[in-house]
Amino acid sequence: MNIKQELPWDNPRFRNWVAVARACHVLERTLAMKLVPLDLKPAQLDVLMNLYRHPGMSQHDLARKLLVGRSNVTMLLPQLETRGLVRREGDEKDKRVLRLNLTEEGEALLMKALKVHMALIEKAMSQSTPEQCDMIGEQMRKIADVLKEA
Amino acid sequence: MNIKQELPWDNPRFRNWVAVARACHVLERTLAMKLVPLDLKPAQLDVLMNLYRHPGMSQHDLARKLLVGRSNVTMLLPQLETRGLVRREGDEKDKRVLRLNLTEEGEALLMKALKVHMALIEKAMSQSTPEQCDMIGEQMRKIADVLKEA
DNA sequence: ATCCATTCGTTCAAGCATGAACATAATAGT
DNA sequence: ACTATTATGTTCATGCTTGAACGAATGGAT
Repeated sequence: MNIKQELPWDNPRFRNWVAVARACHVLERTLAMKLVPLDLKPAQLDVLMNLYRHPGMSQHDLARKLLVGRSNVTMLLPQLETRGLVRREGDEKDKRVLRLNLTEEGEALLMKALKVHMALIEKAMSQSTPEQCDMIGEQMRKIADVLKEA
Repeated sequence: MNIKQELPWDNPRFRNWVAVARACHVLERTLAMKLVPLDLKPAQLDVLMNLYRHPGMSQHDLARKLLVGRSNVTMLLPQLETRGLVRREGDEKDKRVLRLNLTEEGEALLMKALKVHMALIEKAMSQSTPEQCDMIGEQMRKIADVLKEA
């Protein structure tokens, strides 16, 4: 009864995925450090980015984009609203939903944060050729798709 | 004053990294779901995996391997110790360090969890050729290295 | 009209992770 | 031998995320 057959550490797919997870983890933590001067957390930056790209989206849509629970968005937004970065106003047609928009301040802070974020990603990905980079992105999108149906 | 010049969403590196982060996020959450029957969280599985590969390691070494703070390990281990999965005994030479080892039960549970983990990674990575998979791992290791010095 | 199911947002308690402050033990410098 | 520095692990307060339970609003079925 060889319970240890096919140990994952000998499996290339396993080892390589571990590398992916570690890289993500490290980059996330590095980003958090670099965002401290702007008093922003990575999760908050994600919110601003999504609101910039999809103005007027609802909290529910935002939660799905961020892959988090709806309650998380509820806890996250008041901080940004109090700081004057986000505006939240009820929809006329459907009184359940709140429409989210960036304020001018929110947009300005986002641009500063994006510079930091971009610089970090540039530094990380500059080691890959454009072809490698695109291939990685393509595979990762496939992975996300395949797992969403699991 | 074109504050919006070079928006990240037009940058392939940015877009592709976002895909990496999303894939990681989705796989992590999927793994958490699949581990529920074993009453294990991904973080706990990481602990068991590391103790299996590096028997007798200290909490400090474990924290570094996991890329988390030492206090996190302190909070994590008692649960596993109480469940009889991990054994923690003081080092004779250096009375500060605690040597960590898997129990038989811990090893048995690890093997079950690894089957789940492997199946998930297989499903995710099976869409890439072995060459693509290795290339991804290689690039990700470079990224982790480069960011550690930041 | 009226019920029923669904959707959106909120509240709350619980579990995790973090960093700072601390206690103890080891080590190096003098 | 004595002090100062470093290393290991713990404690504690804080903040983030989650999931379940809830209230309000909508839409559809009859």
